Amino acid sequence: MHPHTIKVACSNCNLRELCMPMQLDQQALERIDEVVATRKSVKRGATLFRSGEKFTSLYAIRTGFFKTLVATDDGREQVTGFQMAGEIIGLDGIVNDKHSCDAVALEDAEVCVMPFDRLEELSREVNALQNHVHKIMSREIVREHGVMLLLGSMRAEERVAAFLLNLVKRLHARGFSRSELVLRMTREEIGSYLGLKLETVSRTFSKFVEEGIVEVKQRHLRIVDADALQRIVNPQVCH
Amino acid sequence: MHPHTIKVACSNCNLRELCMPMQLDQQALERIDEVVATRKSVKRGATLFRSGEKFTSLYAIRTGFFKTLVATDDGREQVTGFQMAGEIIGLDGIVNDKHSCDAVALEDAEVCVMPFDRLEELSREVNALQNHVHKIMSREIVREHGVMLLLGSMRAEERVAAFLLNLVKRLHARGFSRSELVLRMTREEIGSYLGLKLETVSRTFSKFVEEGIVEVKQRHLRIVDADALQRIVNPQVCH
DNA sequence: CGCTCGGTTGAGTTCATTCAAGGAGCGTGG
DNA sequence: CCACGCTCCTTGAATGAACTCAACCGAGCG
Repeated sequence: MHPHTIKVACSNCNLRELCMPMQLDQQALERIDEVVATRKSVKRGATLFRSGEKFTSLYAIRTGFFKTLVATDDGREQVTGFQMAGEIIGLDGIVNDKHSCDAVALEDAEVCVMPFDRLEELSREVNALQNHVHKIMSREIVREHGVMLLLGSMRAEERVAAFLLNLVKRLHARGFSRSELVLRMTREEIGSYLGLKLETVSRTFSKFVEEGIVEVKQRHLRIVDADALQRIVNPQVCH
Repeated sequence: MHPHTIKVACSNCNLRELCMPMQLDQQALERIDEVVATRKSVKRGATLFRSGEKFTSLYAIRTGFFKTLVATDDGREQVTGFQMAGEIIGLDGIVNDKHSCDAVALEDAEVCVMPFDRLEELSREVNALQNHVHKIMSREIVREHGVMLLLGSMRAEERVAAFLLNLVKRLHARGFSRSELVLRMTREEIGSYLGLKLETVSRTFSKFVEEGIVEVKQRHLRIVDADALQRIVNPQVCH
């Protein structure tokens, strides 16, 4: 055995609460370890999977940051999400046994490869795992409902504000600051996700800076007035 | 036994290929029947479930037509989908054991109630059912990706064209005409789904009529030139 | 018959886009 | 070290697509 080999397993992974947040006894947890076949590292800019490729596995992000995107025949792209440590990608591939979107690493990343047939097999035996898989998929459906609401009925400022609040909330759940963040994606990628052009994203950031709501320096962003952002997303509710 | 009681079961349901499209032996199929606890009818305008209500079951639509929608605190609504016979609704409720959207019948409807705990139980024993549940959820995720693409990067005409083509395709899969359809929803509901105002939907219909692409009389719609619609959705691809 | 609801159409406005120019940061190589 | 080229970002001015507001119409219904 290689001296530097570290035992990597869900049962002692520090992302456990994020990626496998269920009440499991020790025995179940050790069985879960069987699901993660291998690790795989993905360099910044590289794709983990592409639309059309055969689907075999789900991927749990251990480190790094991804975007997923769908494309039309005529070359338009839509970023469908940004994913960070502890989140699962690849769910789109299950229906047709092939992926229907691309997953691209926005920074050097490492993922746990979970062969889906093994996941199905094990989740027949471990009830908590079965339920967890269902919850992960349902969560993704609910998340996308939120994006549809954003794309369908919000104005540019509201979209950007909602985006920032969502991002910082998820980062905070992972131990990062609740006010400072580094944007791992370009303005164009943000725009694609939010249904806006990159210039509009840039202008909106500038407007927020003018109003003292955020500070922006390159991709470093500090939320100065989170309440103001919240008010932009949720205009005053009538009581 | 009541003389008029009809044996209702998946194993002899004519929607089987839509709602449970898997290769099942007779034995498995009979076990599936156990999943459908009861039927429930929903009058036009009534809600099957509401955001915030406790989640207990998934619903397979037997007859009728639904819309699902999410709402913000400040009263904005976003229609997240239109569902017809053979489709499953309620998947949003799994994550948090409560529904996160409303399901409203757009015409008198009947649904099969499938208690989710029984579905989980049975899908541990019947592999094909397990896989089918996964595929249903994955399909919904992929569908929503498509809506995000539509909302994020298409112009009004493209959205309406894509909407019509999608609707007629699904109706045709259920044995209806591939050119004629009845819109069960208002212009406002279409607009909400497509991220447009009702006036824009109306104007776009009028434009399509002028161009001889469709005929519209109230909610009755005939697609005269499906290719033209397709070209609107997919502007000419460069070769 | 008159009412309501849903739909259409027109006129004017607005918000985001397009087009364009310029700047700032960063890695590479001289 | 600086120059260079590149990508990413910012900002301004003009444009345009969809929206708002408003009037009107027609079908369905009590």
